[in-house]
Amino acid sequence: MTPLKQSFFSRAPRAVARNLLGKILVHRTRRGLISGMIVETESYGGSDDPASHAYKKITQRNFVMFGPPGYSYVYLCYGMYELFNVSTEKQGIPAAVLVRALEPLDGIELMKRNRGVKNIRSLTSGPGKLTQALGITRRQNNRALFRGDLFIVPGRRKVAIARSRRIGLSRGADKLLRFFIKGNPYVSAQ
DNA sequence: GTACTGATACTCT
DNA sequence: GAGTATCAGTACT
Repeated sequence: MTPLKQSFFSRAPRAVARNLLGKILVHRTRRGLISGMIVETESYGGSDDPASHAYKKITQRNFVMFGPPGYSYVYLCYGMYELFNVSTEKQGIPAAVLVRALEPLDGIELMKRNRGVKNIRSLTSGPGKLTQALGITRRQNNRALFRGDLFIVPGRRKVAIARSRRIGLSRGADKLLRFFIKGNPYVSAQ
């Protein structure tokens, strides 16, 4: 399978968020291949989105959101969890899609080892969990996802998409910018 | 089953 | 210094 091209990400974040559902996130690690199907995403914009890291201006942390599309934006949340995003929109327009949950496919034993849990359901059913399972850290920040060891490939063509408000926000939580595959057991919250 | 809590370190004001 | 795009464990019902 060949990775999605950069042009896939060069659109509005909510379009990318919808279209990422059913695609497969792959990390080629030294210990082996780890992958999962994307089942939950959230869209984040720029100065029109008070919940976005890019709401105010470019900083040392959020600069990837302002850069070209198709790059990984990984940052630390609550002091211990790394969250994985993909930059979207053309260079200069800040936007990103947060990947919130995966359905495990390849490398399940590696995921169990990385996570330190036995229950398969809790391997990748949350944004902090999936980065731990796939071995994604801030070292993978600002990596091109259309070439290299961390990439996304086409998966299922048709999925049943549901939407809701975004999770864990204190501002800008009113809009329906969270997308997930209806009924999938790995979605963090139905 | 749901509800609440503490852990944790980094970022920007 | 305040706030944070979370999670696992514990205590309840």
